[in-house]
Amino acid sequence: MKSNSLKISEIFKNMSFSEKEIEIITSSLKKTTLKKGTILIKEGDFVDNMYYVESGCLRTFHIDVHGKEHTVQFGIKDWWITDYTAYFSSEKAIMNLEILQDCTLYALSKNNRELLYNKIPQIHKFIRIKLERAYAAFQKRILANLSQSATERYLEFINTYPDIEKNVKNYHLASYLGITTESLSRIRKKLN
Amino acid sequence: MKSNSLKISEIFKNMSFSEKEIEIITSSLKKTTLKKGTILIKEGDFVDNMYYVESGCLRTFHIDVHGKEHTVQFGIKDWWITDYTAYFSSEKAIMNLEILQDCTLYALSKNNRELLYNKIPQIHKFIRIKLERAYAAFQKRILANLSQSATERYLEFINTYPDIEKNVKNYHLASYLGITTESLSRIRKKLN
DNA sequence: TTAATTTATTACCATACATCAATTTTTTAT
DNA sequence: ATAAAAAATTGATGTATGGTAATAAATTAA
Repeated sequence: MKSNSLKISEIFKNMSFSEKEIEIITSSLKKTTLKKGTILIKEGDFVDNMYYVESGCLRTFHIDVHGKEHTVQFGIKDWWITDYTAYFSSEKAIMNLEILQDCTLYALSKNNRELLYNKIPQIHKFIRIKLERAYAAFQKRILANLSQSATERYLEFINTYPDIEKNVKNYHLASYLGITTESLSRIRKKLN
Repeated sequence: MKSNSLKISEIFKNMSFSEKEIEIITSSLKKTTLKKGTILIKEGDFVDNMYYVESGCLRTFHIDVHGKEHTVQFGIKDWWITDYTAYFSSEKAIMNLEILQDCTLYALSKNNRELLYNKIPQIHKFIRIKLERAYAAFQKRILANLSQSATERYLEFINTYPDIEKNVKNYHLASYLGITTESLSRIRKKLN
């Protein structure tokens, strides 16, 4: 229990909770470990959980009408990830969530999230701030996609997320940057 | 005062407030009317307000290193708009906010937002849900940019936001879709 | 209403990135 | 350790969209 409380303080950084609150939080979060290659959410699923990443690497991706994959988000230590659109709106997932490197995750279900909001109102603010940041990050990415060349986007990516590149396949990254693996290969070659 | 209360109920749809709460909200929102062409936020500004759009049309856009404009968001009736990144993080704006058609807006300052959160906690949830939706919309746009051709993006846009196209210049829309005005012109020609 | 200015269109050519196919390298499984 | 499978690289060629410039249309101002 002590060790679990420590994790909680890591997940909810900069917040202080009473003993009782920590217990509530602990029992709302379900720890799971998952093997590389696992598909945790599949298109069409109902999505009941968002996941805090303690360790490992994963991604959400969408398969378009031509069968091409598009990586929407990567997740590494300390990030929250899920198909947010499905999670928030209670619609079926349009995304897949794939484990890229063995993961330890903490799952927070919709019910438990509501429960936390009600029992520990300060969490409301915590999640809101997380969302605000995610929103800002998305906005930045839209701008990058609109204004930068593939090479510029690649450089910015490896600069911003140096820990991710090592853990993902070439084509995971390419499909995040909006180019083909071949193009990414050529970009890398040119940069050497 | 009565007419103002009506507005409030429009802004905070599906929420019910006491007389006193309505008074608090009314005094937190500042109504302004602005003429077409006005630049309400300029790159480098500190951003103290987010704006609810009662009427009119506006956009946020970024100017990249090559001097090219990129429209990040349009705003029409019933939307909230600002440079969210600057507003949330208290950093200088990287965006400009431009009035495209005469607008009536309600400004909510950061201080007043905090005040509302504290005095009327249910607003917390209201804003959170707004953010969740905005987040989902952004995600959808990233996917569209990754997986669709310019023509497909154009068609989806005019389908999703039929009211916006009429109010904006060709190059506003082009810079939103990530193409040049010339390309948009050609796309439209082909579609006829 | 006319002139001035802004915006949209069109043509021609350039380029970034895609596609296809073959080959090499790396990873995984036995 | 070796074979099999998956991933990455490379070359040749195609295509969507960009850039430039000239013209036409629409909007604004006088």
